[in-house]
Amino acid sequence: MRQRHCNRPGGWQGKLRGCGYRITIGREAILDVLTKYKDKHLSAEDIYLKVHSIYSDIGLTSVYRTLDMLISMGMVSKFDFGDGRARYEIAGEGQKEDHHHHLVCTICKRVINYNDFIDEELQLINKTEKSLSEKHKFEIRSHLVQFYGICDKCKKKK
Amino acid sequence: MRQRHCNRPGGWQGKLRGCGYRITIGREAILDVLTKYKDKHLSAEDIYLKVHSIYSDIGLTSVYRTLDMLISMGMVSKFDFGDGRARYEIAGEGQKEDHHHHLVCTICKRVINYNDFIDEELQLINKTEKSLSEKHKFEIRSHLVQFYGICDKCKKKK
DNA sequence: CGTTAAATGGAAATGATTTTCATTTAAAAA
DNA sequence: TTTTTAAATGAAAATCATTTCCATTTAACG
Ligand SMILES: [Mn+2]
Ligand SMILES: [Mn+2]
Ligand SMILES: [Zn+2]
Ligand SMILES: [Zn+2]
Repeated sequence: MRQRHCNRPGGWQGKLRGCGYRITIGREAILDVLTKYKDKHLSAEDIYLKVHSIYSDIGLTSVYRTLDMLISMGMVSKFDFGDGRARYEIAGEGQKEDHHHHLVCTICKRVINYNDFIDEELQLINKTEKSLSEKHKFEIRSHLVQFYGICDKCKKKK
Repeated sequence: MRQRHCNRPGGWQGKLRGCGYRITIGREAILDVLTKYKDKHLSAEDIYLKVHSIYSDIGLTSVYRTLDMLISMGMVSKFDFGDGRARYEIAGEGQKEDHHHHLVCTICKRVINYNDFIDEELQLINKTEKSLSEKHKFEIRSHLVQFYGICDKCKKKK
């Protein structure tokens, strides 16, 4: 049985409408996949393949277009982990539970989400944001924090 | 008169030799450019053009190869500011004076270096690094902190 | 100098992302 | 419901930063 999204205003449909975008099967399917794999880091092609298996009319071009749209609305975040393809992740609403940063293996490109010290980090980030905003007259919208190194498995291989 | 690099062991020449690499005119010229423009964020082609104007035998391929080599040695850092091309910056030795993070305009892609709160940031980063290293058996080598937003000029244009 | 593996440049290949354009479709109007 | 219309779409082609290939050159060492 197919899981349906709620239709409350404020759901994803309301958000799209509010920005003047139309509701389409492709867009719903892409959001479904992003939600289902919310702690993974899917590439555009990953998303295309997963959507394609349940809705074979989707095109890769539309995946890219939809992702750009969702990013511009702040509903999706785009990352570069150094393997030559962008990665996408749905941006959780409640910035408490979902917000996390990344640990990236520079060899195998594996990515770990982490939450440790997130309160302290966010506190410092807020302080920095405020100060930098004023000093450089810069309107800060988001931040990126990533650690790079060598993961357990890759270390053992050497 | 041409500015010469020092030959003290510990200089860039010693570092390359220590890693089994040869000293070449191209490599010297690339390091010269990276040093001269140390607070800019040059693309591979930017570097190629600047080197080419003083040493026209250089090829773009060698610029890419040399940058990869320098990155693997930790002498250069590579960044993605979202404009479709990688940016390179020489990595200062003394992590006090030179270490900085970035403020990136998502519209015009302008990048500002900042140092504010760097001590506090580094302190928290060290703490996080230590904890994450243990928890995930991950050997952390470096970190990335960037703020994204809209710069002064782009804000005025709207 | 002569030897040799590393380094190089140019051309071609690669591959993720973007553009183009003819067709389809969501949604508002009638 | 039917009509209307601009937004959305897919397929193919284009783009373009980066990588690969390979024949030639060169740094380093004796
Ligand atoms: Mn994540
Ligand atoms: Mn910088
Ligand atoms: Zn790894
Ligand atoms: Zn700007």
